[in-house]
Amino acid sequence: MTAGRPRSFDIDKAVDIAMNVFWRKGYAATSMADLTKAMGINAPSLYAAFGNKEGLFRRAMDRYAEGPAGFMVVSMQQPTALDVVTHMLRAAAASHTDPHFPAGCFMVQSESTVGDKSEKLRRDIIKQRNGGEALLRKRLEQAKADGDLPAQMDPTELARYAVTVMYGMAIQAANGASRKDLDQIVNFTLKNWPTSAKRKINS
Amino acid sequence: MTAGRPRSFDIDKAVDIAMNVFWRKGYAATSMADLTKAMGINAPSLYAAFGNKEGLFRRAMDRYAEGPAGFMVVSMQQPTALDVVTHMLRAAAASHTDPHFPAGCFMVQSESTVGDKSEKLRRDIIKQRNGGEALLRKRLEQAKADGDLPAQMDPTELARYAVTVMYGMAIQAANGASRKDLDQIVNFTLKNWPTSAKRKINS
DNA sequence: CCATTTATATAACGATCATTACAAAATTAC
DNA sequence: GTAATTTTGTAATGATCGTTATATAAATGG
Repeated sequence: MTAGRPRSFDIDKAVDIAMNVFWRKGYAATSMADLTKAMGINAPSLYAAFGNKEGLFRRAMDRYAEGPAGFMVVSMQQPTALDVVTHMLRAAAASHTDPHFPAGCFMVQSESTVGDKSEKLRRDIIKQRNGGEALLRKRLEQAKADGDLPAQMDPTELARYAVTVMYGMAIQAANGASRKDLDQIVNFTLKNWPTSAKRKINS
Repeated sequence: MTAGRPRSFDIDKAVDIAMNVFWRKGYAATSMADLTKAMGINAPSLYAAFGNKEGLFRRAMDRYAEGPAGFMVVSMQQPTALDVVTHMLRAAAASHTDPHFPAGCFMVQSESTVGDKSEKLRRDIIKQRNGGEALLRKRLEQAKADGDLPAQMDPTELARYAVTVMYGMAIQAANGASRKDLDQIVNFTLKNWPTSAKRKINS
């Protein structure tokens, strides 16, 4: 193995904690002292492991994509277009109100908290969000190629609409909406989903 | 009139400028130096006029409600339930992409930028947002009493859904969506609006 | 057992933070 | 014209910001 004194903390758990703190307070309002205190380590250990504040935040972003936002990738694997959207919105409702995390969506909340000190970070957060919409759009294009979507339906339009509702649900969660409230929004959205290939919408 | 040296700056213009700075940078990332520089005044003048940073932000909130978000009150005065929602979403699309202001919605953006230094301010921002939904809900309840909404439609559900789409549009605008993009979302939403009293949906 | 390597804890760095003393300037009241 | 009042510009307050220099502790390699 490599020589040197072994690291005294679990780096993955540290990132988990940092994600929670950033999520709750926002990027600019989170101080390095907040982070080191919550993570139970000293500043030099943090800088050695993550470079700087922005580096740690980027690790938290990755962690969010794999954890609370992991449903995006899973949803795309559903068999039909409607199943994909249904799974995505239901999973978002659950994730946005998961009691293990702050209410809402880390990506939706974070962008506005960066300020203008790191414009590149802000752009990368937006890039990540738009990546989610692109994922759904491509899946719906696939559905159309499979004959799973009526010819007049535009995958771009559908994806943009569905993601917009998902964004809005994140704000609703931040406003204090419950899982039940969000499920109601999902049901309402699906009830009026404009596809002839409509299935049952009960959970 | 009252004695004393006259104020050398326009207080309404100062609030306008502060709103723009807060909107663009977020609450925590905006420094008093940022504000005084943009407003063209010195710190003591700012504190004499607005109390402190939070006081100035609250003035900016009020300014936003009367200005860029003034369409909310106007929309409620439309004759039918569908007209109300149509007007609201179209006006939101215009406001969220108004080139005179940062992209998106000041209220949607701001809440997450406050941090935890002023929990009361955060709650008041959320209160303001929920106030918009309450406004629409009451208008739709009125519509139902007027026989303008089918009996099976729930005003609470309808209002929550419409406001959720509006929130989502604010995030889309922050992501870089154009007025045209948002109008497409509005058209899509109205096209599937679940009321038998549907009218023409072209702009 | 000693050299090397990496992580640790303590303490400090200059910069910036929100806020305010202080005194000069500019107005009204009488 | 002088007293009272309010705003102004300058400069400073202590606190906190993100980051790092330094020295010690704990591991491996030979």
